[in-house]
Amino acid sequence: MPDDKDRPAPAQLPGQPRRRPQMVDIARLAGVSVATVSRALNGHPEISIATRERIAELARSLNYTVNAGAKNLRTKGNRTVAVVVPRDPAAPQPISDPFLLAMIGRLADALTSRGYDMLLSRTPADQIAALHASGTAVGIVQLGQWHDTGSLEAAARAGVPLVVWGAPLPDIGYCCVGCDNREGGRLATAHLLEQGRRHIAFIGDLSTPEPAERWQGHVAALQAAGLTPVPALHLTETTDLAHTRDTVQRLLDSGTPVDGIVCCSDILAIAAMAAVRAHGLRVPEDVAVTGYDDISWASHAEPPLTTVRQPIEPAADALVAALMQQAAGEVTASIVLPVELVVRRSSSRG
Amino acid sequence: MPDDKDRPAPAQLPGQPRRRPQMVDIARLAGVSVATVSRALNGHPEISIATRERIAELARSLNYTVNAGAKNLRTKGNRTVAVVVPRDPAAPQPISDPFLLAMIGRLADALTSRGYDMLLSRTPADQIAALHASGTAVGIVQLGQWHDTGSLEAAARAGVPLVVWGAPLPDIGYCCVGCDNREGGRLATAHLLEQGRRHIAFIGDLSTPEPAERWQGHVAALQAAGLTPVPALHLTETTDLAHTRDTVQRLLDSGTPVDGIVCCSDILAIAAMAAVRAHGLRVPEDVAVTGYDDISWASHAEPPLTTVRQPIEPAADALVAALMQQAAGEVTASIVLPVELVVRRSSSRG
DNA sequence: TTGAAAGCGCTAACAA
DNA sequence: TTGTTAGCGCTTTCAA
Repeated sequence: MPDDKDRPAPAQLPGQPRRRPQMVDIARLAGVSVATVSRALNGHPEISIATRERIAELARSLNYTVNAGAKNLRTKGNRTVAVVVPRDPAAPQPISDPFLLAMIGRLADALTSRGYDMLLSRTPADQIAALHASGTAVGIVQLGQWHDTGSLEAAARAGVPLVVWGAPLPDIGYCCVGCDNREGGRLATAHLLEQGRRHIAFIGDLSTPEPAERWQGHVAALQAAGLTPVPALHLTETTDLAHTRDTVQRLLDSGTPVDGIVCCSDILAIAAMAAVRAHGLRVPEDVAVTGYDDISWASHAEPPLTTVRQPIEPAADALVAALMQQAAGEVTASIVLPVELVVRRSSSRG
Repeated sequence: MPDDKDRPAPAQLPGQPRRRPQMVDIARLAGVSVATVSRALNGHPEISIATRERIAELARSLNYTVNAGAKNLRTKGNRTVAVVVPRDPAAPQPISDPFLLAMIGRLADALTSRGYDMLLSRTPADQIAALHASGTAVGIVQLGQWHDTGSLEAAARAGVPLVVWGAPLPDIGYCCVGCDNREGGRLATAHLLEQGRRHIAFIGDLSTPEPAERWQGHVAALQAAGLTPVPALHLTETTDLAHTRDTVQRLLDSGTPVDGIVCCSDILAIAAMAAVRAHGLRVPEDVAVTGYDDISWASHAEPPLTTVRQPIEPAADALVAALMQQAAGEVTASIVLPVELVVRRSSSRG
């Protein structure tokens, strides 16, 4: 006797929650077979209205819900998508980027409205394939490419439905949905140049792809104005808000002329503005600042922040749509969404 | 296209993903039974090192991962927790509250580190029991009580492991983890009174429990100072940032004296400060403002925001710990975490 | 219209 | 140390 089904069940031992009802219980009570219950609950047309309603009522009164795991096993179905924000086990950091968090919220809605469950996972990139191989998720949305494009390529090649939020790099072997970073960097810098700024700093870590592309746009805009980037004006130390603030402080202290700062996120911009003020300078009169993302409070900052808006809701929809296509067996091309410069007071003397 | 049909299928027809390997495949290749594979993969001690490694290697090379659904079905195991932010189907709103989003990020970490998957769900409160009944999740963390305490009580009574982020209401039939809202409201108001403010507005919607408790603390502090709340100074219209801004504007326009504003969230405070400035008044000189939550940018706001900190990481840990206890059959009492007033420039002339 | 029975991919009791 | 076998809760032929 392999399984212990004959063991007398304790009535209601505390700590032994009552067994959840299952189909066989409904069947017994309704005086029909489990097959009939299954058909009734799944709305098969051959079941008579009477029995169908009797069964539905029974299920309701017992708080019965079909076991999703067993159903999936049998039908090979799956209605779960994993949204992955990789966590580096060597340097674990909580998810704190407001843009990413807002994206997570939007993805939850986009997936819910399509009838999917969303698994929020912190699996490192080299293990995402297992989420699919184990049947946990039909597909994966990864937020950010970070430094591990190799694992992403491998997963995609192995047939894992996968869409990545990030810049579509040339010759990349997986589907990306991202914004036009080069244009974003160009727009911000060109705008500051139009405002008469000539000593423009850039804050962003070029070791990740998106800031690197924005930097290219930044340089292009400078060159179009006959300028070249000044190494001292490129700040890559952006681990956290306090750190960024220090870095900007040091730049201002160094005496290097600065009259504008292009930041790769709105939170970096907030830290930069705080540093500028701490230095006794005014935003935008002395130093103009631009952010990136247009997160919700950017327009309520003081001064309201000029920023490059990444359209978060269309992005979330595009990510989910592409993933659904892949799950249906189609091959999807990467998508580049347009960005938009939102001019507010942090950058314009007017 | 006459020949199309008979052409031999390409190795990797798009739309026909190759069948995922399963245990029987490994067994066949290794020349052993599936039981042996199962034991090897699960680290049973009785399997010889040699076969165990051979099997592990085989599994790796085939990208095989044990099917989680089948395993759960057999073992009655489940390593998924649902985190629910209810969505009102009548008035669907995306998750945009930064505090809630930050909490979601922290919960993801807390659950991951305990070896659980996190399902982020927007199920309405009256359906959360199904997440458990269907075996989708071992338990539920709901963020916010909103207006549906009845459904929560029903779920808890039905034996669903459930922990709610929110104020433990008296005689409530489920486990809450929340902060001391009454004390939070009291601290903020008492602080403004100490600063010499006498006309203190309060922004918060009393139809939800947490702001209601903060209001009690607010009133208590006023009374301790010999004051009584002025109805005109209580603003409940807090649907979004722009709306809040308008409401505060109208209050200032009305001529009602105001020299302090206690807000039930940091984003409300940001909107309030913007309104004050738009009215030509200064923060904190003319109007002192306090927020609630201490989200990450509160200290970088201009002026930096005085706020009541809710300890988000301990809260996430407490939510998860309580849920684990319940899943283990224990009964858990509600937990009230202490709050802390963080004084910054938005409230103090100094 | 309904029931009997097989089997989804896996684990574990029992036997060898 | 390994294989045989039953069965987790469900859906779906096939037969009645």
